Amino acid sequence: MKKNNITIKDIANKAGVSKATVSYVINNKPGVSEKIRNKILKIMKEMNYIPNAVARGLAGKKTHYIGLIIPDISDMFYADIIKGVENKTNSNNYLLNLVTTHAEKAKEKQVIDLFTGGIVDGVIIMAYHINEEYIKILKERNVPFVFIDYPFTTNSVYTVTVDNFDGGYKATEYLIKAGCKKIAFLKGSSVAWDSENRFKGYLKALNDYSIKIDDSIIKDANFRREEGYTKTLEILSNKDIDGVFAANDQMALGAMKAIKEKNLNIPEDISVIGFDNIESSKFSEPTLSTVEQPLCKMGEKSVELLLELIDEKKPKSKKISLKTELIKRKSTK
Amino acid sequence: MKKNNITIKDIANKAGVSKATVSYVINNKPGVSEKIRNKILKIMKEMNYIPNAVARGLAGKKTHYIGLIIPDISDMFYADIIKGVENKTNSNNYLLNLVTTHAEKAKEKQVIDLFTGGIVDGVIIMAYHINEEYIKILKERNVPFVFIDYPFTTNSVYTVTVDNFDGGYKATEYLIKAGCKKIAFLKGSSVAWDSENRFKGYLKALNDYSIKIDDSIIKDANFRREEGYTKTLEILSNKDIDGVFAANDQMALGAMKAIKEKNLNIPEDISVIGFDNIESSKFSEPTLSTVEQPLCKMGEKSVELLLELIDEKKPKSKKISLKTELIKRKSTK
DNA sequence: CTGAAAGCGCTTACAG
DNA sequence: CTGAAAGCGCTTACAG
Repeated sequence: MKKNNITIKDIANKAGVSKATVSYVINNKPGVSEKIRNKILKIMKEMNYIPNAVARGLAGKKTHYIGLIIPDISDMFYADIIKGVENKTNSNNYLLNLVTTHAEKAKEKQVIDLFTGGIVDGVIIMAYHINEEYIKILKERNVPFVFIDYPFTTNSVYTVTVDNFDGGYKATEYLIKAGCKKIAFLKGSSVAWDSENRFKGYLKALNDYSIKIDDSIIKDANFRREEGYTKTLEILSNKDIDGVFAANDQMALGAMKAIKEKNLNIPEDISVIGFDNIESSKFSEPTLSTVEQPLCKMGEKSVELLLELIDEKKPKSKKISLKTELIKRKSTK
Repeated sequence: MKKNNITIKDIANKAGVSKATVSYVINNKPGVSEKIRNKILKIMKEMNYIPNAVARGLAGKKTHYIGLIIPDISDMFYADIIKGVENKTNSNNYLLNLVTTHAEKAKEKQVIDLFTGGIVDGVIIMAYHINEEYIKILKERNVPFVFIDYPFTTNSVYTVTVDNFDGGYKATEYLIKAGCKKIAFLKGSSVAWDSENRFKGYLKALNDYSIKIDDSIIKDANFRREEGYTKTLEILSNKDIDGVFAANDQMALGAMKAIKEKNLNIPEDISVIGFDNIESSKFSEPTLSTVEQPLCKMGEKSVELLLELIDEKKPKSKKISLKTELIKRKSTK
């Protein structure tokens, strides 16, 4: 592609000044008389001049780009995070570089390498296959980065997460206060840290309210609606329960299906609460009570954190943990 | 931000060759012996060297970035388009620059200026305030661009659109074939070109099947659910109808509410069909028949078109029009 | 208040 | 097969 666009040199020539002076005007720097400044501004406008952002990036060491690495975009979960990132990025005059990995290991590394190669001023990473060893390499690259919702147990990395423990606690406590005494728990999977933290919140709440933990009503349903359904059927055929807390909405929806099939009423006989606040939770019959994650805010906070890093301010803390919000609908008393 | 990253010079020094030779290796160009190539490759790996993409962009005239300008991201409508764009961008080894405008005029121009300033190799634009005059300026900037879903009547611009006329025709024909003879039409708004084209499809279908057009059952409901509801109530109190075609799903949902309130059955008494296939259309009672737009594909096609432009191949046509798909559910016979 | 010059990290003819 | 050099379009000390 041949480009023979107008450059700073053309503007300088036309204005009868040096490139430096034009540059000062572009960047709003002092040291240029009003008269010349206005003249240059006028010429830039007349010639429809747009400074070459790539050249500015090279010369100025700043590209004003922020990279975002995220698994997917069509999932509303990620879409909300992206939205938050995009909001804050834009309002701070940065531009967003978005790339999806579909949680593939090779892709994750590839784009992280790319983004730490000088093309962005900082990177926000939501990835699943980045280990401590790789983190070390990243740090040598001198491009600041922030992780979203990643459970680094070490304190090696800046990260923004959701307080899943607290969310699990709140949901369980809400059920208890509504009168539930035998609350089943549907796990995502034992390796899913978010589900596990919600589970820990559940255990703590039961403990605090002196409710005995019954392992036979705690099942792993792998975050899937189908398994939420079958596992709930299993529980119902053996046990009396009056509440179900599912670690995500999909499983909760499956649980509701099972409960209705057994001709039990929601919430009169059994209360159900989920996690995530997905779109379908608003349309289910009955509508599903759930715990909403602050996704958009998570995106925003990660940009704020990253910007501090880029500006070389020392953030107060390496970890920002955001609270969830309880959404009360018709599936709970 | 100080960066003292490893550069091509460091690699060249370490390998005892010139920068050019390293560059040839990076870019997989011929003219380097296997032995030296391997040596350089090894050193690059050892030093965790990542070529600076900004410098490559400046020197090589190609940034391998594609800019996408879109109103919003949290709306699934746009999210699906973005997804399509992202897919194709990635599979062609380009990177996505995403920026949202919220359909604000100033913002649209601002980001278009930015993207045509050398930072991307091409731009995909979904905007609402760009006129022919501005298009002229864009063209001078030598950065190829493609519009999505924009109704340029002139042939001045490359664009990918949905065949709304055909979609409107298909929906109407489907109702007619299901036995409907008096089909109300709910418009988006008279200035919305997509709604207008669907409306033209509706008119054509009625004509083709010799059904008389009745202006009193054609209403403007501004794409909104609430107005879909009130306008349908209006129609029902004056007229007997046996079908409703709404130019989007929101209005169709409103229409269904009105019909049910009048104690009429869907689809036995009145069939309802919408447009868009939004998430809620799957959960309504009854589920809503609708016309799905090929959003993801639209994103993909726009990238394909843009890539041809970037590679200076002449695309066959300036305009790509994509067909919709009829989704049959329970709101129609 | 203004300009000449070096430099950012690459790529690409060109010469050998 | 390899290297020295110019150049991409800016920014930023530095000198005046």
